[in-house]
Amino acid sequence: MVQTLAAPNNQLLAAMPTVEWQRWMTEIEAVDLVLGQVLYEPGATLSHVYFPTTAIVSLLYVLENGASAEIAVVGNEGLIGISLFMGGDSTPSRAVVQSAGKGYRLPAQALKDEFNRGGVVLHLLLRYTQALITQMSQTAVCNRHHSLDQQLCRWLLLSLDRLEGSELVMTQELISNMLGVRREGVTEAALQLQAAGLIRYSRGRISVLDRPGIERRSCECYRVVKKEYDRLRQIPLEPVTVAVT
Amino acid sequence: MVQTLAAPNNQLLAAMPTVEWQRWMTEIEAVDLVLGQVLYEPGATLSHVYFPTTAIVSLLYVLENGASAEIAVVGNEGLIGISLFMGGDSTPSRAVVQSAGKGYRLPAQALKDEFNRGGVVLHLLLRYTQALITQMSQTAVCNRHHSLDQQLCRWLLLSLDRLEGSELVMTQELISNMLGVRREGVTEAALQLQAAGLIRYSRGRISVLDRPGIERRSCECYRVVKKEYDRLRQIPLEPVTVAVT
DNA sequence: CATCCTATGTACGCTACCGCACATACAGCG
DNA sequence: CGCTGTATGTGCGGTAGCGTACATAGGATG
Repeated sequence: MVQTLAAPNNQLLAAMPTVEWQRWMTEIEAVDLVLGQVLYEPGATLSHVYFPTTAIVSLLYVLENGASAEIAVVGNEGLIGISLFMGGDSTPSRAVVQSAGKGYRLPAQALKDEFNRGGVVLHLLLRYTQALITQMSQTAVCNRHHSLDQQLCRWLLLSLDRLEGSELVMTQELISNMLGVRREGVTEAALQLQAAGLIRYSRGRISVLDRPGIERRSCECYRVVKKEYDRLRQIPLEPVTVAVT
Repeated sequence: MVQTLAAPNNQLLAAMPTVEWQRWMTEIEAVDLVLGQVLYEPGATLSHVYFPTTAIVSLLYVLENGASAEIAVVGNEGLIGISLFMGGDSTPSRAVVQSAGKGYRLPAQALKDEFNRGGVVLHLLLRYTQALITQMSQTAVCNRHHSLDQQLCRWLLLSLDRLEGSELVMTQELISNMLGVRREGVTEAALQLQAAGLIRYSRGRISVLDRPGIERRSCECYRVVKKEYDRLRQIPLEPVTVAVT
């Protein structure tokens, strides 16, 4: 069942059954996702869904006064554009490429069609959506209760999990936008991590030297989300029960 | 299509087509939801889904250290137990009755069966889920950027929308748990609202005297969520496209 | 090599909220 | 009517993060 023709290293695509995957083959398209690229704006109806492979995308919320906060991160474990199959077509949030890389995109209609077939793909996408919901919820609680240092660690770990290697290209300014804090706050927190020998920082490049150390400094939020993603991934997809109404 | 036999005043039930509704008639059951009742615990597989009519339920997240925060509120516009059809069966959060009242409950399997039929009900539930996601996202941002006063106003409005009348039974202690702040903080904020003539407070009873005034004090988060719920409610449900794979 | 731009570091007063400790006060009950 | 428990009000020191202003410093570019 988990058979791949072109072995895309996006987990959702990889988990698609052969038949369904073949239906997409002609429509799916490899794309480069460049840093800062906006995949969708609040309220805009999406023309495509994106499946990152090496890129990372942030779901970001921008307030009226310009302040922002990240709601969730999406990497090769997921897709951008759940509102298409959830039925709303748009969301009030924005999707921005946080780390450049590659991915695939598929026309919105192709996704909807496949989803409406009601088979394995439907369950696969919904299961992922639930994982995303968990991440959003946890972000809400984390914003309420945890310190900037803890949140920075959580954020680093979430990003690391979606990248190869242990270096991420990211200015403190950008991180502060994601976390919804002052840039200076990120500077201070990063300095502490550096002083503790956990990371090395230089002009938009962060090397994580001691990942276990970061995990220890992070709040529980990272662990909870990770665990839930893993749990959901392992649940077998429901057998297809199609009934004509 | 929006035909009701027993006219349940839960919006999701009310929006169900007659045929589907009839299938549930024998299994659905009216229940009293008492203050503080826990509808599900983190990680527990749900036996039923709940459709509040006059009750309000909080989706609450409790941290390891006992601190808590509300992720979303559910009233007669929604249901408790989306993880059942999303495929995860459980979530890391907890559902607690925040305001006593009535509702319906349906065995988990009946919901799953209907969902898997892939008809209007599927789209109805998913559309609601997207609204819920919006509320969660907005909560995350609100937690990050808005003051306690603004959040209290938002919270009051969300609750009011789900109640008849303008009085809510709720101690400051409970509100503080929902908002994830100190009880004293709620006291101070409530005193200000009272001094401004917007509410009247007495031992667990809040009367909202000037709703427009509260709306003016609230952050944009309330409006955004409200607007998105309304928008989603109005989208026509997708035509049923059942295809046998 | 000098310049400029962007990224990072530092400092300082300010505010919202926390944690804690206690004071009041309503409401039901014996 | 007094007791008691829960709900609310108040005060105070502590602190994390904000807003602002400015200092440094790597790296690209001429």
